[in-house]
This record gives sequence, C-alpha cells and structure tokens, in this order.
Amino acid sequence: MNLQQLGYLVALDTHRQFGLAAEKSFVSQPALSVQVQKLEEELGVLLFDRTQRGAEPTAVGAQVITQARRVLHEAQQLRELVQVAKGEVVGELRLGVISTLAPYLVPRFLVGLSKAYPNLRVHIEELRSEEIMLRLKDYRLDVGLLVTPLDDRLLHELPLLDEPFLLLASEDHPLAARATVSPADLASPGLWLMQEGHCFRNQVLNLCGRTASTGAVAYESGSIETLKELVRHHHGYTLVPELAVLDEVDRNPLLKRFVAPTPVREVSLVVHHGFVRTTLLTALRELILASVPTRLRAGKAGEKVRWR
Amino acid sequence: MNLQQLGYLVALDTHRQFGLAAEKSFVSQPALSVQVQKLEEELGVLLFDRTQRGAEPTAVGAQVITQARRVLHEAQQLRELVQVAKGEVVGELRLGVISTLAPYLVPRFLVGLSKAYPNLRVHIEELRSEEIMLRLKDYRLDVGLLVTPLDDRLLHELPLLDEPFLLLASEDHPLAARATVSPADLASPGLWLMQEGHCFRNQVLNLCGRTASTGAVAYESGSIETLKELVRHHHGYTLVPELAVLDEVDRNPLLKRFVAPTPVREVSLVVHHGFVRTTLLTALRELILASVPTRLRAGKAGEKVRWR
DNA sequence: ATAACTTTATAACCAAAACCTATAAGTAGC
DNA sequence: GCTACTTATAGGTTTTGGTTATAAAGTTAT
Repeated sequence: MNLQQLGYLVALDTHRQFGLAAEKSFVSQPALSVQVQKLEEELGVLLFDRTQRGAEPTAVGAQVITQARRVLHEAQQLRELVQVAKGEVVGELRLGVISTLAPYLVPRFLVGLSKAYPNLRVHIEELRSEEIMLRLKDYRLDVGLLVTPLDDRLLHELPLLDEPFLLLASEDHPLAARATVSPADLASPGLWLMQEGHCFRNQVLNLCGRTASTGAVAYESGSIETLKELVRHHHGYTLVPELAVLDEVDRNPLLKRFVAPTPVREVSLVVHHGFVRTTLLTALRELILASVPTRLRAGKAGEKVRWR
Repeated sequence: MNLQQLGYLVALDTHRQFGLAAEKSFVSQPALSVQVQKLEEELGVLLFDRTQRGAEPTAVGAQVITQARRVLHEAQQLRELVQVAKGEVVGELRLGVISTLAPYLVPRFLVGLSKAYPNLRVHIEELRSEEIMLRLKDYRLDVGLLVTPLDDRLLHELPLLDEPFLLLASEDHPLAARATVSPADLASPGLWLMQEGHCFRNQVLNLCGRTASTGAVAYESGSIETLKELVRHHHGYTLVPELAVLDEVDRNPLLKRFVAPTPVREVSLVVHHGFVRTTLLTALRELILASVPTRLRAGKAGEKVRWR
C-alpha cells in the first residue's frame, strides 16, 4: 500500500471510470488500473466492481475509500503543518459557502485574500449546509462558511457574525405600514420562503413557529435575491439576512427591523478538527470581519435562531 | 512523501540513530538516511539534527513525526478494516496493562486468546496508566487494560469489572479482629501504600481521604504482591483488589470486605476512538469476563473510586 | 596529539516498481 | 454481427529505492 495507490483509489471513486480517473491523476489508464489491482491483491479483497460503463465500489471498497481519504488527509495535514512552521500560506484552499451567504460575503473578502496570499489557490463552491458538512468530514473541503451551531463534534466552529434577520414587505402588504416587526407578525399571510434544504428556510420556519402560510402561488426560491424580487414585483413579504440588504437597510422603509431581542443567524467558519493552517484561518476571519459593519460581529446582541 | 519514508521517520525518532533505525526497519543505513534526506528536501525543512551520537528531531521534526504516526496509524486502520470485513483476526495486538492488574488478569485470558486467534501476535507490556494513555494516543498501543474513568475524549472505554477493594491486616494489627471494615478504618496507622505513579495508590488515598499514616518504615511498593508479603511478615495492613486474593478471599480471616457501598475500581478495556477491530475487542472482553467470577462484572454494585 | 571507534553521508551499481504505448478482450446497444 | 465504449494485458523504458563500499567527521581513550 502507498499513498499514490490510495490517491488512485479516491480518484476512481470520484470519477467511477478508470480512464477518466487516470486522466485526472495525470497518468495513463493502464497505470491506474494496475495499481488498483495491486492494492486489491495486497488487501486480498475486491474494491471495485468493473462493468462496461465503469467501476463501482464494492461494500468493502466504499469503507476502504473513506479510510483512504482519511489517510491522504492526514498526509496533507503533515505537509501543511510544515508550511505553517515555515510561515508559508500556499497550496490550495477549498471553501464551501452556502448560497444565502455567498453573494454578499464572498466578494467582500475574496480579492483581499488572494492579494494577501498570492500563492494560495482558492476554490470556492456554493453548496447546501448539509453538503458542506459532509464534505468537510470527507476532507473534500477545507473550510466551510455557513450558519451555526451545527452540534457536530467532528467539526470546529469559529463564529464570525451574528447577522440580524430583517423583514422585507411589498408596498401594498399590511406589514408595510409598520416601523418594526416581531416574530408574531410572521403569522401574517404572504410569506415567501426559500426552497427545502436551505438552512435559511428552516430558520424562518423556526422563527415563525412553523405556522407559515404562503400565498396562493407556492413558488419557493433558490436564492435570497429571488425572494427580494418576488416581494418587489408581487404581493407578500419575506425575511432577509442583513448582509443581503446592507446598502439599503437604512433608507428603504419597506425593510423592517425586528424588535429586541433581534433574531440573528450565527455565521461561522467551520473546519474539521485538527485543521492546522491557523494563520490562514485567522487571516480569513480577519478579512471577513473587516469587510462587514462592526455591528454584525458575533456576540454583540440578538437571539440566535437555529436551523437544525 | 510516501508511507515508507514516514515509517523510517518514526523509526528514527524511536531509535535516535540512523544505523539502529535502519536495522529495525530491515534496510541498510544508507537506504534510511537517503529517504529521510529526500523527505526533508521535499518538505523543505530539516527534521533531524545529526550529531555524532545519533539524530534528534528538530522542533518541526517533532511535530512532523507525531503527524507521521497519525498517517501510519490511519493506513493501518485501513488494513484492519479490510481484515475485519474478511472476518480475519490476524496481525498484531499491542496491549498495555497496569501492574496491579497484569499478574491476576493476563494469565486468565492469554492462552484462550491465542488459542482463539492463532494468527494473532500478542504483545503485552506492563505500564503505568499514564504511559498507557500516552501510547494509546500515539498509536504505539492498540488496547489498554486499566482502571477508569479516564475522562479523556480521545479514548474510548469499555468497562469490564467493578472490582472490590479488600483490606488485608496482619495477625497482630487491631483491625485483624474485625469482620468487616469501612473507609473510616483507614485512619488507623500502619497502612502500606503502592509507589507514587500507580493508580492504585491514588485510589487508596482517595478512599481514606488522603489521611494515610504509614508505619515507621516508609517502604512504598511497586506491586500488590509485595504489599501482601509486607503485611504477612510485618505489622500493619494494606488494601488489595479482589483479583489479587481470589483464591483465599473466603477462607483467609485476615481479608476483610468493606461494608456496603463496597468501594470498587472500574476495570476497562480502553482503545483509541475509531478502533475498527471490533471482533477482536469483543472477543477480548468476553474472554476476560468469562475468566473471572460473575460477581466482579461491571455494573453489579459498589461505589467507583476514582484515581484521577 | 593521535589512534581507534562510532556515527552519518556519498558514490557506484543493481533490482524492483511504476509508467508508457500498443493492443487485446469483453460487453452494451444498434 | 458491427460499433463504440470500457478494462486488462504485454513489452519496453524510466524512475525509485535498495545494496555494498567507502569517505568524512566527531568522540573517546591512550
């Protein structure tokens, strides 16, 4: 067994085809095939079922692949540990961000990050919270930017913001006349929601006590931007996180703050336990914090709304 | 970087000498030297300071070695995972046992174990609790047999026994006349103790409220057997765990049981979290449980005495 | 001071492992 | 049965890791 073989194994699991996996590993198809065979022989067990349209892990194979990911991760940690000791911030950072944060937060720090660390390759993916958690545990992501607490003992949370929820009403909705709102107002009909699977949806439902009554049209959106547009062009109202309306929060009378205790969502950087690139993580935190108004920083005030 | 190089690294850390480490790794000294050099070159950092009487890890080196141990451990877990899937119980089992348990428990299950799994190489070492914990975390031991709870979130405990403490008095000691004893009696002078560093000593001290008054001679023993002999040949008394006196517990009038709630020590198998050889662990538990009187099994009764 | 000993590093050479290209072989769909 | 797609095998080349022999450097003992 060697690290290369484990790398081929993981590639094959990812691409489910010897040729493709080989290409992605920058070797020829026979090279990868042979190494996987040798590993199977050494372990004395079949790891993949070969079919005509590719390869699929056997039951044992799936376990072995998971463990192989872990081995490769620990090897990577070793390299990173040395880089940290040398004061280098290089290599790759794979960041997963939920879609209700990405458009408002990523542009605020991305340029600064790659300017601060020109030798760092940054990959950002927009993903659901659950998927980010899975990938962090599988070592397919380095850092997640999402809403906490997650209550998962494999993951380490670094709280950044307590971001208030605001209510955005359409001009002709009864709530448009209000100066402030409270969770009780969410019983009012016409609340637009995010799609199933977004943590923001769960939070809104938790906030209104699961009694949301949507309008006649049951469109559920995949982005906060769509929610905002829905409210602007149609009837109804919706909740938005403050970062999504930062530029208009104090001049748009249709945006309502909640009365204290302000409901907030806790936004955190999340890493696997034992993440060693502390310099990078700290830099990321500082960059993000510096890019948003101070009032949003974690621990200021407000009542955290959970999503799970 | 490859697993072999990491193995050499760990061997070199263990033996602190290129030649010796090479010998233990079954390669020539230049082979090991070159591979360590290559690794240092790849990582771009010096891992060992070479002196005339051997090699010593640098600061970074020490961190890298710890991480290398982790990588090798995860690779080993992969192999074991496959063995478990194949229903095999083979390879090596490195078991650490504290010296107040070893002589009474190990002979009871060792033969049965190697009979049940003839292809399993069993290494048993007698070590202090703290050392066992360290080695379990360093992956230099697979399983520990010691007294719990340890309150260490890296370690997983599998309680086996609640083993009562008994008091053994010399013929001419005042306590010799008693039918039963209670913790309050431990204020009586003449209590022989184990050496510093044995968990049994801490437990006895905890039980008597740290007020132990030893005799004129301040000999502190390294084994329960010595304590027993001291009491037999001299004045005074001592505490012993029941397994140490199993054969005489009901016919030696100088052995006193405690009144309820019986003070007991919780004896457990302890593994690193993520230990995958469940078959082996279960078998070990069953073998040990089958080898001692049922009344000693964990959870029967008694009041656990902690040692840390 | 120097010789003897110990330890690590280097060099030359060899064997094994891993890779590449070319090609065979197997299966699904037409 | 042919085509298109997959994985497996074979032969030859390159790379890697290994060996032995020996140098270099530092300790210890005389």
